[in-house]
Amino acid sequence: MADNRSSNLAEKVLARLSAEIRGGRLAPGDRLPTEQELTSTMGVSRTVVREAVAALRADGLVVTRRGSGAYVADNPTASPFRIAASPLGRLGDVLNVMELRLAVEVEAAGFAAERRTRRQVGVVKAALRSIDRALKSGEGAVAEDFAFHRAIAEATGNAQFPRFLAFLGSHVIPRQSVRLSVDTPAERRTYLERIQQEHARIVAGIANGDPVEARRAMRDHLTRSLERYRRLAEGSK
Amino acid sequence: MADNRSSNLAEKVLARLSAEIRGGRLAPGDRLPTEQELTSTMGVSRTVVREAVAALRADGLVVTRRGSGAYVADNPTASPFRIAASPLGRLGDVLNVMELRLAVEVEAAGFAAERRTRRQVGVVKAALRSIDRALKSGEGAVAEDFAFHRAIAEATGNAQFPRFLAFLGSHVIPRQSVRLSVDTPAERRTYLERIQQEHARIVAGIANGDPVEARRAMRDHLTRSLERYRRLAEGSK
DNA sequence: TCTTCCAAAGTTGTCTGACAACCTGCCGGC
DNA sequence: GCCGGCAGGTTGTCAGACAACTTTGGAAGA
Repeated sequence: MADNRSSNLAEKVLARLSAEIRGGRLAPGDRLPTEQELTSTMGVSRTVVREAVAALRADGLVVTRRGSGAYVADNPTASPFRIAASPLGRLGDVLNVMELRLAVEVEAAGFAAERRTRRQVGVVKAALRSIDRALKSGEGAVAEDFAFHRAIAEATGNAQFPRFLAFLGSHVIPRQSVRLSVDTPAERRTYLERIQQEHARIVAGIANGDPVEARRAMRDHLTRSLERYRRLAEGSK
Repeated sequence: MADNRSSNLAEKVLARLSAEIRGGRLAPGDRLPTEQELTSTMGVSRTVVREAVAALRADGLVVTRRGSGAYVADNPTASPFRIAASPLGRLGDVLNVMELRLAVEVEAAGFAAERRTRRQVGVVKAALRSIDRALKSGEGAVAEDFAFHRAIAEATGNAQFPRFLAFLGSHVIPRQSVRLSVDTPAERRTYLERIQQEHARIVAGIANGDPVEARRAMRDHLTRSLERYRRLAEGSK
């Protein structure tokens, strides 16, 4: 079940306070609600509130003064986006990150179809051929696959897409190799050929300037990938 | 050294553990001492230990597993995702971030339509009514609007969505107030009513369990928002 | 009236004890 | 040998208490 997001109460409080600070409702120098107010309004114990505040302090978003209160730091600057990913984390965490990746890539395919230049389409197609070459020589083509997706993200003309994709990749990609190793060679070949068909459909949508089709193809592709991973998660449990 | 007048016991424990991890004495995957061991060896209460571990978790250095223990993360030096924080950044940068937000929110609406619980739908609807109330009393409803979008992200059941949205919000939200101030009251009223219609369509899609419609409604909503912002960018150039 | 001081209330920091939720490994029955 | 359940260990959460410190208001004195 992917619904187990209630694993940590402190994280909820943390997310809420963090959002209020980053959203600007709590300005630098403002005082946070007291621990007692937070316990009553959020319905949690003081222990939970204190852990959330400790995390905020570790992130540099707030400073606390004993006897006075907790205050928003002067510079709640671009405190970064992190993903608590680890080999010991739950498989559900990986699935959650993969869903985020799906969201970004689907829309990236759409933007790419709307704005692609001739040169960018060439890069995407070259990446597709590069995967083909790797497969024919019996390689895993993990790096080539990643390059293909990055080429699409770059074809959006929005640098944030490839940047974010690269960030997510560092948390998701290492797992993919696991799956390949458990299949038989025959299964693996069928699987990889199907992947290439899905890739080709994405490329066609982008090259034809059809954002709806490009998005649909990318969504299908990544949804299947998610499903495969989800089944693996169930199987290895 | 570091043991100078740090008025905070938790910070001492944090510094010690952090040094052991970064120094390599605790390798990735290793299990930390249990909370009870730490309380006795460091001579502090469990409260202090837990706050220190919460800070380590916020830093991404450790992950905890209930019933098992706390473990050093696989990649303690994983570089987080940052968005080039140019305080007076160009409007184009904001547009790029808004497109990333669009991607995440469109898919979030889809997942929310697929997985929403009755309670979550209630929260989303309540957020919509909250915007209504704010508008009728002549407020800007910026905070309520953000809460509405966050409620949808939470209805996905995937905690990464609200987390990422909160992160992006810090880079986009502050600008929105600019636009409202340049419209005449009449224009503003028309605009806000239209926004609410778009919101209602999104809610309907989610409540009906129709992910395609939910995504389309959210995409229309955010695309229009992007277009408005883009026109503003051109006009003020 | 103005200043100074102090007491009380409020707030964070820390300790203690308890129970719930969950994981792990052992042990006995089969 | 295999399997299931049970007991112990571990983190997550709650509740109450006291210590350390800040803030604020008013009383006392000039």
